[in-house]
Amino acid sequence: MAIEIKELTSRKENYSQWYNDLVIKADLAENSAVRGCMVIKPYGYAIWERIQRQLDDMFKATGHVNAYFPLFIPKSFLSREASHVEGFAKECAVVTHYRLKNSPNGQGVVVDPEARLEEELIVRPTSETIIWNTYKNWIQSHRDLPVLCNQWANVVRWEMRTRLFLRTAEFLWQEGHTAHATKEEAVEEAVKMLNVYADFAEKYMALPVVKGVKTANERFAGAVDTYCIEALMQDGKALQAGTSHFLGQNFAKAFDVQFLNKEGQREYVWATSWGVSTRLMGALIMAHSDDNGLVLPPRLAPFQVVIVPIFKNDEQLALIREQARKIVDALEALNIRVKLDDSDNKKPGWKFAEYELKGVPVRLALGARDLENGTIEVARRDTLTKETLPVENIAAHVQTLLADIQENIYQKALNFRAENTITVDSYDEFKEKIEDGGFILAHWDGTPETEDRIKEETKATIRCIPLAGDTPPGKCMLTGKPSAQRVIFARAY
RNA sequence: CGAGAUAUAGCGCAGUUGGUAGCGCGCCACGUUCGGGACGUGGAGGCCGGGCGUUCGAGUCGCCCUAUCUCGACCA
Repeated sequence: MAIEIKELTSRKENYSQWYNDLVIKADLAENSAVRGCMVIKPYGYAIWERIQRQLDDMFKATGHVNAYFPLFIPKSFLSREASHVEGFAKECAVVTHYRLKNSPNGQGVVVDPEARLEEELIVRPTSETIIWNTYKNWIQSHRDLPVLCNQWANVVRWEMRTRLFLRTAEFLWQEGHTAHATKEEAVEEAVKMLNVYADFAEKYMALPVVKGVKTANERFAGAVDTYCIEALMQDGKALQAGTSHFLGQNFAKAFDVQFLNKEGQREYVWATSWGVSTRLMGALIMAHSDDNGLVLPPRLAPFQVVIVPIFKNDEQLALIREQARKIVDALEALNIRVKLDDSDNKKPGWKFAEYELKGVPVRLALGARDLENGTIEVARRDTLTKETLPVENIAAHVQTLLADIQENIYQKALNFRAENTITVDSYDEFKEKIEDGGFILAHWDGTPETEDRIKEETKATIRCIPLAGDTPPGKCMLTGKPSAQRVIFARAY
């Protein structure tokens, strides 16, 4: 009996279906009864918790603190910043009433028309407005600055089309909101947090990303500059994995947040905001998985090692369990997260397939044969290879193996991106190559009109203007006008 | 919100000219198994998405809802 994921295959035209099935079968999440929302299952949430914990440490190491702001935002707040309302108004969930009553026809309940709110409340699509309304009370002097807050929260955006983890109506995220005395400091903060995200993506998620700036078209509603990290998925589509915005004084002006500087003059505060969401889970799944299921980088795997005993009867199991527990202790002494699955209601072969589907990096199999020979079978998820090794010092071996797997997964993704990144100079070539997916480096004249036309004709968008690398000027592939540097085009999620 | 498709057991599906519902997986019990998703025997599980209509009779035909999926527009 083959694993069902395998039967679907990862052919590009089936990629969406394959991804969805993978998420569901690996026990990460499922569609909920509520439109566009998902249920994150315990195993999926355990991965999210690891992402959360690591990011939270990184935020704190850069001087940030956590806070919490309301779920509901008065409608009027959203209209204060003009481009912000433009960007979000169309996709907001709105609370209009505060009470239900028994239905007049005796069937269930209806909204009580008399309980209409004087001012509607918006379920936050992002918290800039409610936070800046609060910051107004917190900030009077340059001595109150900077304010460096982060919030872990859920937000709601009433998207037309949804997909597990990548675009759900409700999602979990963190949003950092900072206030600064100077423009330079705020820009520095936005770039600093972009680097935190990039570090996290590469070191923990084993996901290579390109750091860049968004074009005006793709910019966050209300931002002066939007920095982003862009990753390439295995089907050749790009995924925006995180954003960091330099907001200028837009929100300070909209909410009248001023401070008295050292010279005794009143000035508007400079702002940033930055966020990553459960979409990172989608990136993790799409970047590394194969037809056997998930491939989790060891640093984010809820358990890094699973031990599967192989036994014929209770006596054998007792002996194997004794040995297995010693190995568990040795691994835990090295801070390795390990699960011993000694349940007797599933066969070994079933467990092998199950933990592969769940992406557990290392599997140790221990049977009567091993007890006799003093050996253990070690299998790695990333290469699907296995070898039989002496059981002594197995913990130390696993430790280096985990580091090796982490590195290997990253290199594999990096190689994939390198193979799927090309440089193109003519628009004809661009139109041809964009069909193959991947990143395309091309010159662009810097105008929204050109960007729109390319998007319309090819469905490709400018993912970002890369911050690093050789950036010689050239000529726009479409209009031939001057271009300061190549930008990254791709079709995106 | 546009275009297409789907809705039958927990999941995946079949169901012929309309005649009162089936298969695989899973689940429960017992036995044999256990180094790559074991097998046998027995069993439980259904308002065939909802409503209206045609008909002696509707899972099947017609109309109207609703939900979901795929592709667009929108987006972390």
